[in-house]
Amino acid sequence: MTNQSETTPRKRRPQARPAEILAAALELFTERGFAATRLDDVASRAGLSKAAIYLYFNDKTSLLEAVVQATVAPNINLVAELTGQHQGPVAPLLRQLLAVLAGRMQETRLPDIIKLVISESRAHPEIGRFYLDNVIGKALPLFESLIAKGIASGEFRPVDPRLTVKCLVAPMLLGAIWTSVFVPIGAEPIDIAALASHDADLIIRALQP
Amino acid sequence: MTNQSETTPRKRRPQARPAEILAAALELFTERGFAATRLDDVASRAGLSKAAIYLYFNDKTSLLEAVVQATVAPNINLVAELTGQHQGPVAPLLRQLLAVLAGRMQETRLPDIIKLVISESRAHPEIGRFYLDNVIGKALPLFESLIAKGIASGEFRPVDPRLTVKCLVAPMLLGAIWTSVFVPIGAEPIDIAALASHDADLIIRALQP
DNA sequence: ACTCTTACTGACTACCAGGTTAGTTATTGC
DNA sequence: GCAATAACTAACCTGGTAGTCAGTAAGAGT
Repeated sequence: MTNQSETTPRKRRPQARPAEILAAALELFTERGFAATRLDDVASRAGLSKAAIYLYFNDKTSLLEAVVQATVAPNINLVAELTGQHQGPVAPLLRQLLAVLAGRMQETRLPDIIKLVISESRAHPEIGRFYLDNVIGKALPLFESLIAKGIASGEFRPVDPRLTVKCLVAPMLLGAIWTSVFVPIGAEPIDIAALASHDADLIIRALQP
Repeated sequence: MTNQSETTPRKRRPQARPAEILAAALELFTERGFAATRLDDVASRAGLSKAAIYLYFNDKTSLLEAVVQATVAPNINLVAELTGQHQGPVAPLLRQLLAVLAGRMQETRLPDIIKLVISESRAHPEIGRFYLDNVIGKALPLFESLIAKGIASGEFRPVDPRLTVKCLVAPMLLGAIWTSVFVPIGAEPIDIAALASHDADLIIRALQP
């Protein structure tokens, strides 16, 4: 891209530009969808011209990739961190993980990003693959190992961890899609935190030996 | 393809035309997405010219609406029919309903249609609303009433039917999205029938008094 | 045979948005 | 002050596609 070497104290205007563009793109992509968003609109919302966007991003697709990465990245290690040094019974941790996830769903644009990934991954497989590798591919095995641990310790009865994890996280996906797709066209909002709590209750009870 | 005029006289075509166009559109929309599908491609796959499509459909959006309706319609009354004259314990019916749903997910294009609805409902709210009114708005209350019936009869412990139903059906949504979004970019397929069965096991066990 | 209607098409237009380029302004080093 | 350069823009080019329309060939009616 542009060659701003390490030793450049002379910056007229901030390197905040890329972040500003990303913020504008995030808003518009989630509001109108990727295809329906014009780069001119992103530019004007970010306070510069379309051509300037091309100083920071290669093309429209790169911009989408950057938006997804920037939004998803902070959440990637969330599960891993909370899981990290945990010991003792698994059930409370599962509850906590779902609660945190639900919080993110309600406080951030995560539902819209998930919708964006679903919508665009056919036309832009790199985005789908990024999400698959970095979110799904990390979160699901972690949940699986927790369930397996619970089974090993006798806390849970023996079940297929793979299928169980999908049943456990599916309501969060449903919440995301409900929020990003159906609420904007008139459906009543879901209390995702309540859903997460209820979900955890059900699954943990179902796993009792 | 080119020589159909011999085997199929011009006179007989018109009745079959709309269905042929819909079939072609269904394939292409689900393969490439709505925006990326050119009407010329739909036309050539259906064996006629783009202009002919406009004899049967008002515009591209109408075509999408018709595709969604035609695919979803056969499934709409599915739940209602099976539920209709049922009596006795609710649990087996829940199992059966999920099994049938899973079957549809694996045998039909339903996952792709769901993805299409999710993707396009921002740009075409009528489609989202159609799905909301005719599928979600009918299926969820029916499931809810079943859960409520189970609670009333003492078969289930008292829970919030609304939240419970969402936890019950969410894995089917997950299966649909997995199949339509992530399998095409390299993820391993899910056995949705097994997921449905496991899901039913978990929830029913969790609802035991 | 000779119209009339139906079913359809080729060629065209209008338009839109992604991407490029040549040029302008602001800032910094010297 | 003066070049060099970074930050930015207006205007253009381009490809592509939804939608239109005048025209044509195949049966139907008489």
